[in-house]
Amino acid sequence: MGRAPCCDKNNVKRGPWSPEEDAILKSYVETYGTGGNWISLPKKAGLRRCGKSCRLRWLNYLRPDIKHGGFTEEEDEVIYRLYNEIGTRWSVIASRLPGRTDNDVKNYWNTKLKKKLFSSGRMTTMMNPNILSSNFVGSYLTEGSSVPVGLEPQEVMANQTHQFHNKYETYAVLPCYGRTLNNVEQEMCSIISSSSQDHSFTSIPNSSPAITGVDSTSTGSFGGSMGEGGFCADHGMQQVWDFVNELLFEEDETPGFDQPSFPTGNLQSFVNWPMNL
DNA sequence: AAGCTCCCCAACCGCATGAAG
DNA sequence: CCTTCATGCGGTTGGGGAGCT
Repeated sequence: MGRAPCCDKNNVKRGPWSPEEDAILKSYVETYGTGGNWISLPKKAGLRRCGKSCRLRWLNYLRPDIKHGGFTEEEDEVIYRLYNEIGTRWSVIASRLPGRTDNDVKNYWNTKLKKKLFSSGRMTTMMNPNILSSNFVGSYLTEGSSVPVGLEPQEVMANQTHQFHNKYETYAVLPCYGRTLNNVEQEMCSIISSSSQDHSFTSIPNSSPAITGVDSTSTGSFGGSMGEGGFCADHGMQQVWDFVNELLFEEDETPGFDQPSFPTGNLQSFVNWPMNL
């Protein structure tokens, strides 16, 4: 059951906008502004349209600063990078591309850029859409773990006790603010394998035998690096946090994004940390 | 030329959020 | 607090143009 419709669908025109309607809306908004109320705007402007439809038409097409036409290579790069970092938050991605709307970026990604990246080999798998809206990148389980294997992100998030143990160490689901597993893994691997950088994390094991990634296309090295014999076992949670923080959050300029700080206290607070987002 | 398929993108839909009363 | 409602957002749809047979 959705909420009630915002207008009487029987009495409003739907479908493509005519040039006359465009002219009326454009003229009205340029003269009077929106008045902060799209719902009442069509009536005032003399349009038989839903306020939502007017808003969309203005924002996506009529606004004077809209950039029409093809995307540049530079814009492609920005979209690709941000998609890997934050997933399908099209409005955030569009905010980094002057003159582009979220609808534009979304359509462009779905119809062209995705294919282009596949054919060029830059993307080889599609990410699990579940991960793109979640606030962490994945979980790591060892044999004998107390957590069931194969939890979906929302299930793990709903389970406040996603902490588990093996004979060496206590592990936690790692929160990463919607970054994708692929993204984190790639960044970690590239930094770790770079001899020019000393991140003090050198003992990356082979793939662990019982890793569950929420993104099934990407499990081994990330889970392994975070698990037994990897970061957690060798360095403790504070150092893991420092590393992740450096990788993921240091230069994040997303509007409204607050640089998180390591939760003080014990491991449990770390485990619980992302849940208040 | 006609019919069909594919692709693009404008527009719609329903849900989440937050402000206002 | 609770309810209502406008706005913003991401997912989805479908009309129509382009290209192919």
